[in-house]
Amino acid sequence: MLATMKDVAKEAGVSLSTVSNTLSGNVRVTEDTRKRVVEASQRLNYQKNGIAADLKSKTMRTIALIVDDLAGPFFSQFIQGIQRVALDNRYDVVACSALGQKDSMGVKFLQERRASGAIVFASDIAEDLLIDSARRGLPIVAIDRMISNDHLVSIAVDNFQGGYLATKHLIDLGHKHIAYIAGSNDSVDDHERFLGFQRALAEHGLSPHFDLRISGDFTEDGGYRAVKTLVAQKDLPTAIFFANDEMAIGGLRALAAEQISVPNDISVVGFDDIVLARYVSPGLTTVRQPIYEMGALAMNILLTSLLGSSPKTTVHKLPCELILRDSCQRLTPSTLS
Amino acid sequence: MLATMKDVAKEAGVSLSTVSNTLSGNVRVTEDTRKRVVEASQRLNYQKNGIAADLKSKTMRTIALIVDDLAGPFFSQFIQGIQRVALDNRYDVVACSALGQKDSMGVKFLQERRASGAIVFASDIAEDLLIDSARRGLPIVAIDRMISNDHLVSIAVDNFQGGYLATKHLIDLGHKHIAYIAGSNDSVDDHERFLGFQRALAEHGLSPHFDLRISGDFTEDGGYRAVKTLVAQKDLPTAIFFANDEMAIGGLRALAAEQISVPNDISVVGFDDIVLARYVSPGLTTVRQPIYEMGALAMNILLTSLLGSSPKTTVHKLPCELILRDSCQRLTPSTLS
DNA sequence: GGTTGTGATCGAAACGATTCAATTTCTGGG
DNA sequence: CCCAGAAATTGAATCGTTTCGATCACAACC
Repeated sequence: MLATMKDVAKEAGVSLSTVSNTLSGNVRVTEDTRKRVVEASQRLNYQKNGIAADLKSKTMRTIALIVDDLAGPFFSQFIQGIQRVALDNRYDVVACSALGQKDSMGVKFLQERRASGAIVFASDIAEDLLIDSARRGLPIVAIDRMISNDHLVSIAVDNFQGGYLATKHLIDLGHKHIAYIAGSNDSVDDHERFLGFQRALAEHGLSPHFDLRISGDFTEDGGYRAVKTLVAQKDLPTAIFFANDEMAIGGLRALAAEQISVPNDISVVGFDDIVLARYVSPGLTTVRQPIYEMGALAMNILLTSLLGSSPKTTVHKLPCELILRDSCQRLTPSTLS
Repeated sequence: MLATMKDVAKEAGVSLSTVSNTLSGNVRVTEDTRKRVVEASQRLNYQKNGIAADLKSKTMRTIALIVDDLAGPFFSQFIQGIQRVALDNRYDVVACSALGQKDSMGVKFLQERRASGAIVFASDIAEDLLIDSARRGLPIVAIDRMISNDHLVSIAVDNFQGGYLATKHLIDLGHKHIAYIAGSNDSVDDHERFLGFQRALAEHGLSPHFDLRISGDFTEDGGYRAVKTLVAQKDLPTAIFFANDEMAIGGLRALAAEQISVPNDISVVGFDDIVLARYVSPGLTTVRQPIYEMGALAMNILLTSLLGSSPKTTVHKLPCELILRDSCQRLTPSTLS
């Protein structure tokens, strides 16, 4: 049905290897045969089979980017960082989702030698699988993990430092009653942010506004509900630190609904610096994760790993940055509670 | 270096085909040999080579999703529509960008039989290439184009209808002086939206507020500047229709800066319904493109095409939907200009 | 005990390219 | 005109699977 190189060879009256040489351009051929081959391939509608080529040459220059959700809020910046570096080094990137249980495309790439290396930003992928694939020789950079071995390097954001940063900022503005709205209980990220929060308070002889941590599921609605409960408990803090921006935005909505002015009555800090954070009103002060930088770094590490040198650092932690907008205010005597 | 099935066969003391049968699970084997094979493969750290498997079986159940920019504003919803359908039909999706000139991964997928089918949402890919690849037998669904042939189907949003819808809405609210802020001159989408705009006006005996079409490059800053020029010309319309949301949002910013109240003084409509449109203030009334639906439809069409039946419709047009928010208001006598 | 049937295992041929050593063709110098 | 050496071309092996017809083992049946 479909023409192969063999067919082209016959049609052009040359050998199979000459066709390969001509079409790949790796070996010099006479202008005359070149023309014959090209014409024959056009006549037959020949189309290269990249799969076969990859199988033989064993060097596909392809990086698999595996993510939970190709549609997530970070994905966009993250991949930009990767693409940039990959392109400069003539590597290709294919993105695939970890969605779909045990036989998602992501898993397939990890298990079936379909790529030269992988960058994994997917909590859905089991840690064992990563370790296993790496042990079998696939260079992997894992984002948001703390594991490493011979072919496996991790990159994570310093959530502790981020949490510390945000809290310190509020304290510097004079706040003493600060509430923390958590994401979920089983999230390490959340936990570390919380530890940073606690540390900053402790350093200034303060303690969290509430002992019980209210959780907002990392969702906008969750943030909304969390603030509503906070309000219902009557004992309002002067500042709230949300474990992510989505919740903070839900929180802002709830505060507006309760006629509580931000930042006059309450200061608010989020985490992540999602695009929306700039656009809500008031603009949300938040902690930016260096997502683009993470992508670029991940790709760079992978490249060195691909070149055979085993990296010295095995777990990288990237610092966060505080983004100041309009949702925080210096505490004035009138708002002291 | 790396163990192959052959090695496993030797280690387990069975034939190569038995290993294949065992591991693939397609053929029954004795529990005893199964155990022997599995253990041998673990001992040798065997890992399947998916490339070789694909080459032999010729049926990879992989769909290539080719986009200009994996980070674009639509991408997210679009891929959700695709994934959903693909997953239900046990197809895998890999996303790759058209970024990178002639030998981007996208082009590679189109030219080298690396996928069973492709969905292309990338203006960077030349039309010829699509037609050519389709002619060679690769089923393709192209988004935002108007081409078709044997294995090529196009899906596009009905920009004309969308433009009409938005304009009609403004007219129904009593507006007679409506300006159109264009995206770019060489965009077909833009042009069709403009035609819809004109048609709605014409049907009501109106003409555009300005003859000259101000262009805003489809960017937020462009929208900002466009409104500034509009204001500088002193002769303000009572409503503005922006060719996309980004520009509309820039426009809102400019209007706010000029102390012109939306929707009291001027009504504004955008196009696209990007996520941000909900969050700007006032909430942006806009025309929603059925992106998710487009993804799902694309995948469905591809599936039927993959099953061998050539589709009856070759170019699909999907209608837009008006999303009402707070940036439009019925024209009251006081705002008549 | 020989025949038949069934299920497990095996051998060998693909799949479609790349690659390298071997061979043929071409070139120019003596 | 012949020969050495370079350039172009060829043949054959290989990449790691899948697949299918052939073989083998074994139990059931008359």
